[in-house]
Amino acid sequence: MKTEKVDKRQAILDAAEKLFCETGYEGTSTRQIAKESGANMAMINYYFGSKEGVFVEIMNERIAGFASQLKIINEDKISALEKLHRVIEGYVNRIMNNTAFHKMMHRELSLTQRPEMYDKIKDAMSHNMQLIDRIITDGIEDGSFNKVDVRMVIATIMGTVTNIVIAPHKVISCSGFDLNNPKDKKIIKERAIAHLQDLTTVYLTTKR
Amino acid sequence: MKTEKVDKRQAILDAAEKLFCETGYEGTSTRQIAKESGANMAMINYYFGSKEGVFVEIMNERIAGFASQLKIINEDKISALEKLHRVIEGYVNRIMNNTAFHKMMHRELSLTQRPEMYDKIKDAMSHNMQLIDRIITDGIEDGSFNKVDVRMVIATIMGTVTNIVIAPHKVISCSGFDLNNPKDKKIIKERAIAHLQDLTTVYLTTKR
DNA sequence: GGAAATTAATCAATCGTTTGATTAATTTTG
DNA sequence: CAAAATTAATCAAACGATTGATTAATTTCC
Repeated sequence: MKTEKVDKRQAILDAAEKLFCETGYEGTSTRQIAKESGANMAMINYYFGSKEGVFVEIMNERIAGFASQLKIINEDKISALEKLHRVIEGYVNRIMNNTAFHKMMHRELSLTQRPEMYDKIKDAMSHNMQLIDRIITDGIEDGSFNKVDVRMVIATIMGTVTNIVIAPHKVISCSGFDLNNPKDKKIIKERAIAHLQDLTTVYLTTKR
Repeated sequence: MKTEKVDKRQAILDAAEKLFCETGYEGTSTRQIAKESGANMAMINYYFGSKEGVFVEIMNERIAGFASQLKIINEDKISALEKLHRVIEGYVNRIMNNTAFHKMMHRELSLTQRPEMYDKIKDAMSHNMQLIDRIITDGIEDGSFNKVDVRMVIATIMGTVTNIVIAPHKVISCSGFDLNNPKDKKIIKERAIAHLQDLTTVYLTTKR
């Protein structure tokens, strides 16, 4: 019985994240969150002050988790191309293992409202961006990469992944495919990685 | 005074589109729409039946406009690469001249809810998708293009543009850029077109 | 005069939040 | 150690405000 102690605080966060992902911030009511988490409505304000407080807390946790993940790659003593390939692999895996959250992030990013959240997401993303920028720029400077529009290449890499996550029907012609199905997701992930690695290799290293 | 006849119906559509783009569907109230359009609240239900009816009508109008725009390209007697380049130019221009709407579309697309809207948007997109698919596939079959993952290439083209629109700060190295500024937008548009055309040329036609 | 357009007023439902009270757990005190 | 005091967690109920929608009356226009 003592071991069965349920952490209501965490239950609220979990339920809220799930609901925010499914129905959006505005589309989710505090009553839904309470019901889904099994907590009383008042607990939401008791722990987080407000509905927005819950949202902010979710974002903070996720972003903190993201930040610590890719840092190591850039320190390895490998070629720029190899670094880029590893980043692509890590990026695709991370995004596609958290598709619902990634969708929510982009949804909030596309809203003019809630500037606090906008800035938070922006900062988190620009971190990944700078990492990729550094790798490509280094590759150009040491002569192993062609001179390209670096920022546009980054938009291509990130945009491709986001596009697959948000509009999977574009990639998957065959019906019955489901990104929630682990088996199907694995296939898509590998296709995405293979495509982006092939694309960047050809585009960045082909002599012309 | 007679000449000053204001079309309330259209005023409602305009106001609603503006507000939906800015604050999302759930985040926009019918009272806001009424106030912004200068119409009485009841007029919304009088003309469109419901709030969702307004949304559906906006989507239908836009989608109809989109559908008639790119059809001609595929009929020209030009090379596959040239066709693709024209499609890219048209696609970038169209999206970036309607950034707010495009954001809203993606926002709604990323919601599990409102399946009616999801299908509508999906259908509208799949038209563009099939057009590009046809061009690339033809190019592969006549030997002018390499064998590639066609759907992934499409995801790359569309995803790149969406990424630029939704997260402009990511693409622009020099801060202070603003997609609402026509001068800046023109520059970004040209960069995007140049990048995507260059990228596809190299990736699809480089012998290897 | 009659159909279409427009209005103010109102509806029940739901929103996020707050309240006062109660229980459970912890700390303080004698 | 145990009684008292304090804090933390939880609850049902209700708050005022806002939601999308509807009514019925009025105005506009042909």
